[in-house]
Amino acid sequence: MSVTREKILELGETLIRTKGYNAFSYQDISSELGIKNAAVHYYFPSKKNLGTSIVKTNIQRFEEMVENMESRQFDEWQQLEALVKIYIKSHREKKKCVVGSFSPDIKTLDESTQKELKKMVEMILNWLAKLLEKGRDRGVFSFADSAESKALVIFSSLVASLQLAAVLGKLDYKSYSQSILDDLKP
Amino acid sequence: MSVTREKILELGETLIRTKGYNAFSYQDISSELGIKNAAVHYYFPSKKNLGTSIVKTNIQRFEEMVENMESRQFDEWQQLEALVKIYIKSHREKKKCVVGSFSPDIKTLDESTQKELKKMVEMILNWLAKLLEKGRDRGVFSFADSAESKALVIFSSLVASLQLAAVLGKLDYKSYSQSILDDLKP
DNA sequence: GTCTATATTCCGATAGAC
DNA sequence: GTCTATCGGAATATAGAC
Repeated sequence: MSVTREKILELGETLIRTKGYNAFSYQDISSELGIKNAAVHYYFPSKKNLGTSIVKTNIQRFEEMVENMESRQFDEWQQLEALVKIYIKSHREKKKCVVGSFSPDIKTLDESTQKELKKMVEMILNWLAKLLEKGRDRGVFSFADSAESKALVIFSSLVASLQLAAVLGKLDYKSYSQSILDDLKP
Repeated sequence: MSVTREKILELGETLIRTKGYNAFSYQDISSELGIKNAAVHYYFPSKKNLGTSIVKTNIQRFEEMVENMESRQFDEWQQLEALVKIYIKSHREKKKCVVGSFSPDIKTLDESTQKELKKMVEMILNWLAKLLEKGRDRGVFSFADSAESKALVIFSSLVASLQLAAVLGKLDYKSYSQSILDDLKP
């Protein structure tokens, strides 16, 4: 795959995760990469294409992470911590997550982007619910609700915390994310 | 205060909570209200003014709600339920909340809008943390973390759940919000 | 693959009449 | 207060040369 294409994908994701989908333009990308507007359109004919491709890339990244954790036989705590670490890293880089960046704009997105985003959220929630269920069965997690509800609460907390952190400016993210984990201890 | 001004404020808020700040235009407002572009600019010279005014209105609304609950001597559970009910209503109306709508776009907002939004988030979190603390002291709430952490987890869950609900299309919001409350039961 | 050049549309905003 | 008319600018997108 083309290097320029990859750079556009990466920068596009960064822009969406810092400014938002409806706030960034192809000019932002071309000027930053030192190329012209038309070159960006060569790889991604429309902004919709770019948006959808970015979500698809993230789906793939998530799938690879899950496969990787399974092959390395991560236990339930290690897997959950891996998810939380993604958010700690995002916070350190002053970025929101892909889901939290696209979600508020969902109504304004292309149909295919909406579809992929939905797929991504369902994928994460299903994986998380199963993980919580397994962990509870093995006695390493403790929680009262259904695994599906708990997965939704945990994921929501992670998504919105990055948004609130950006608003508040300062937030002790480490101890906040730790409290989410502590909450599951038996 | 002018009726038109109030209508613009109300519709502006709805547009922000459905499409997002950077996706709606003054045309959306003028066409819907049957007035002209210039009329909207008469009340709110710039989009920044409108954005800031909408946040300020919501701050005022929140303050009035808190005062009202105090004068009616709501107990801790009633107050928490009142907050949750706002989110249940938002979900029913297929809207996000003001905080969740502005937050992802924070970087692109006018400085005064950013300031007001920060004020609003701090206000809600402080109120919620104090409420949780009081409730725990009185033995009606039970949770392990600090009240500040718990307030952040609960508020984040509410904010992001509206965003995820919009992405997923269908979500049992009643039982979800109930699980947030159940989690606090002694 | 990247460029120049341009088409089109829309947006935020303002001047000035009524 | 609301209108008509319009400006300047920016954004998405395309045609065609190199």
